[in-house]
Amino acid sequence: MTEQVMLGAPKCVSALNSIDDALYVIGGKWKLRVIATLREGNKRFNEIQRNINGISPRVLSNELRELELNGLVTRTVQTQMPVVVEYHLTDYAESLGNVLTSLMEWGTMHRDKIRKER
Amino acid sequence: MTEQVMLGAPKCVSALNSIDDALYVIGGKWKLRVIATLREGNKRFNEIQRNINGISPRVLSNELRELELNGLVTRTVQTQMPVVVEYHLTDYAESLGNVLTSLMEWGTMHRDKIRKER
DNA sequence: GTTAGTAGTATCCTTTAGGTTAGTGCTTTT
DNA sequence: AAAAGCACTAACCTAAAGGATACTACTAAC
Repeated sequence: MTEQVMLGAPKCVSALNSIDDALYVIGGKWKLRVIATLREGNKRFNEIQRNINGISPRVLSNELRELELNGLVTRTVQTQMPVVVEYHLTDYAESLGNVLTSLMEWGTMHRDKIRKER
Repeated sequence: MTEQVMLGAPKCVSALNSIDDALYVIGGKWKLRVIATLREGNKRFNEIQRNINGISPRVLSNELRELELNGLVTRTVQTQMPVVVEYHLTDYAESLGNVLTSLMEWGTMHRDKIRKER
């Protein structure tokens, strides 16, 4: 039995569920954009919004909350005056490296393939 | 410069687009289930529907069409009577191996992490 | 003291993915 | 001759994701 995903095997249901979980965490329209901006450095709420073209504060707020719940982002508040809220990528976010790399490679390859076909 | 996805780099936009493309192809509620059943062997429309619990013919039809457009599935028609329509995974579908493996590994790991945290 | 910025929340609206049900034109089985 | 299976499509509906806009409570700058 290799390292391959056994999509045809009897126990593949848990594999599919794991994939669904992963897709849920990084899926959605803005999750990866948020992660991408935070890779440039820690940022504050409005700073992120300005960096990502087209995202509304409501949606950004939701995205950040979910990323935080999944341990990919932390939110720190300095309670001096003025209050400064800052968002950071966690070390844990680095663990997405392989996933993002393989998605990017496949996506690039696939786009090329589709383009060439017509 | 490593093989890493440069989510913070200036040229990261194309990386993000590639990832979006990949997510679009395998995203959606049923795509991977369809691929999974077809891994068991070639199947006919109603056979696939019976194998995947809860999918309606309309949705299955859409999923199959998109998978076909992306070259992951082929549809063959034997025009003898009765007409037999069969769906197959293509060799190209194998190219998703890395993507699915890394998604599965990360998803499994992440689920564990989240479970342990409470 | 007015204007602008920060970090959001509240309310409402639109779009899209997906679900439900029925039906079509065909053939095979009983 | 009737019932059931095949491979779908059509028409309609619902729920969830996401978008638009306004507003709050606070501070800082001009």
